[in-house]
Amino acid sequence: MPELPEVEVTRRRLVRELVGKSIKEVVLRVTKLRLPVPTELTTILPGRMLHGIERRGKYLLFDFGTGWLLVHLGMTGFLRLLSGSPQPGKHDHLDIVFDDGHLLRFHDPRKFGTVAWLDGDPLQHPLLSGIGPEPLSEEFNGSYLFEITRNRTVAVKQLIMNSEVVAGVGNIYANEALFRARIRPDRAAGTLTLQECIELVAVIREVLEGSIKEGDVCLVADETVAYYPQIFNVYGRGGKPCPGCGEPLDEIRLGNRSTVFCSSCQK
DNA sequence: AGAATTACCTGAGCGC
DNA sequence: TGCGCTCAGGTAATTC
Repeated sequence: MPELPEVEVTRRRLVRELVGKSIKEVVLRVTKLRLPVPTELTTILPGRMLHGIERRGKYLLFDFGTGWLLVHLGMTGFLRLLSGSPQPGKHDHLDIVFDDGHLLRFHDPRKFGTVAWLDGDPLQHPLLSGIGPEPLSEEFNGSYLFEITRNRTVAVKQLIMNSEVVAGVGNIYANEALFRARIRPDRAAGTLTLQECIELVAVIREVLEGSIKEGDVCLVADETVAYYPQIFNVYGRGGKPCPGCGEPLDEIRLGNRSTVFCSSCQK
């Protein structure tokens, strides 16, 4: 599933290949995603030049000067960069054809993704206006996390997955960061000390940056924009030995999300 | 306000 | 082979 690192690596590759190019044609096959895809895209986009691509959390923001194309990959979505006009497959919902022959194809079996057109300041849009600080920015630091967790009873894992608290930390990285910080995911957020908040922020940054680097390396050898192999300490390893102490990892559900941790290493 | 729950969607995996 | 079931989960909306 695309998490923040995959989205960032996708962004970097698309910046290299597409910025400065203009759109020739848009083919919209399926509009029924989590939010309806505006059919006006097929008339709004042709002729416009792509000025740049930004990212906010897991949202990609394509800058067309006087408007922005917003893309969220949901759980199963991905963008493929192709050339020519290859036959679309099942779940290939949207094609954006550039005038240099490139084709950006949005594919999403589960249709949890989002494609929208934003006029004006994209950060004022309801989908983005309530999002918390970027996890890789200075704004997300130990003091911030300490303050925002005070008197909160919710489990710390659910708190760091809350996009109002910090942008783009999904289930995989939440599990992974808490393991590295040696903090139990079901601890009430308000019980975290300042030291623990400092440590948790540091490991969140570490795991995200590590995956971004790994993804950049994979991209060199990969012509398509897709996922890249990753190895996790805890995610998907419930019942298997803890990489730290060898004890079996616990698997519980928090907020209906699969949560894996080591009850002997994480306190 | 904060916490908990539900809706959205389909492929994969499983038992029978 | 195929049916029915459960699970996966980001985010917004809804309820408590």
